[in-house]
Amino acid sequence: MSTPPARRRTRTDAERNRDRVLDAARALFAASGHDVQMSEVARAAGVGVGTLYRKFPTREALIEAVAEHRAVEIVATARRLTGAGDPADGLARFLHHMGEVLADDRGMSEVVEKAMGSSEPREETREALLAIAAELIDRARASGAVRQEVTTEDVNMVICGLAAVIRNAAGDWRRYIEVALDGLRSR
Amino acid sequence: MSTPPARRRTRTDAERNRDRVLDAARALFAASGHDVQMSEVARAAGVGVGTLYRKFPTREALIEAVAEHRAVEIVATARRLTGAGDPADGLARFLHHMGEVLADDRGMSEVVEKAMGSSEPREETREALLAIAAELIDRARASGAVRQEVTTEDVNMVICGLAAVIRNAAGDWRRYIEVALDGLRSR
DNA sequence: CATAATACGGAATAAGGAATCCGGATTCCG
DNA sequence: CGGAATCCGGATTCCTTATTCCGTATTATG
Repeated sequence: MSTPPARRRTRTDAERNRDRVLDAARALFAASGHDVQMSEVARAAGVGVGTLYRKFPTREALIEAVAEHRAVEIVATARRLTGAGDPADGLARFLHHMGEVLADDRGMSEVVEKAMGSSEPREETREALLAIAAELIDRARASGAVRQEVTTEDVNMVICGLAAVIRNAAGDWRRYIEVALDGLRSR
Repeated sequence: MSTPPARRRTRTDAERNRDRVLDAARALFAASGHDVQMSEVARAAGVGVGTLYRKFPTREALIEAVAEHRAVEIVATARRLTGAGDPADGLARFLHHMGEVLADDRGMSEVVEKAMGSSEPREETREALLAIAAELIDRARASGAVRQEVTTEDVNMVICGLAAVIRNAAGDWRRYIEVALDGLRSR
């Protein structure tokens, strides 16, 4: 009989480093998008690349982890919007919130543009985001604030466009949202 | 006194090769966007990379040349739209035409998304595209088909979004256009 | 503390691709 | 035709970056 492995607790410095990496990545991705070098992230985190890779075995994994974080925040806000307040402008508020987030996070705008687009297999959180958005849309439609024939897909396209507009600094994204909402609204 | 250089005519094969490269690039960029390797373009053109690079000294140059071509076509169509027909739906037709083009040319959708966005120094043709679009918008506004306060920038954002929607296969882009137009239209 | 178990840093490696170079064709001109 | 004058092909050079490796340094336990 072999004695059970009896794992040690994960080292505190390891944990600390993981947080540092995540923080650094968040900041860099937000500021410059995802085309940042791993070594740059490591440097910003005050850590060696080796360490970075032990925490996140792949560039993709890091991006994913960071995006996940933001997605959770967005979902939380969205839920708040579905819970309280006039269902008629829940959708409007959601779009504006989305805009605020994306405007401050280039990396996220890249992710959202793709996420709202492709119908690829999405992972949990992103799925949740889509779901909550769908609920907001349903409510808006039910309340008559939005036309009957508006679909979830319609709004997803609007969001995809919003992400692009913001990412390219195409103009005042709040106006974009207004136009889109007017297009969705009942006449 | 030295005799003047007396240039020869450019070789016919050289000219032919240039066309081949351009054609191949057009096809590849349209099908897969701009992340195609130079060697791939060369192969498709039935030419060595060396030749490709003599015609277009840089990847950027090639992309630019190809985009230029399409942009000219679009401008031509746009002019036709400003010339004849109900000024009220010239804008609508323009957007739909844009959609058709972008849907068949991924590379172009990438270019357009950026072009309608950043206010970077644009080169001639792209400038012309913006100008003609602006004219279409002015007419639509003048005819009352579009709200008074709609700006060129508003429409540019819509186009930027359109490009993103198409590039990401986010859904039925025709619906996106309808929503946007409804948002711009007078109530 | 002693020691095993973990984690660290960052040089080295691996790959992918753009751009260059040059010996060998082709084409033009008289 | 007979040389230039031009152009070709594609192996090769250069760079940029992600990812791996391993000798050291740190930390958790008893």
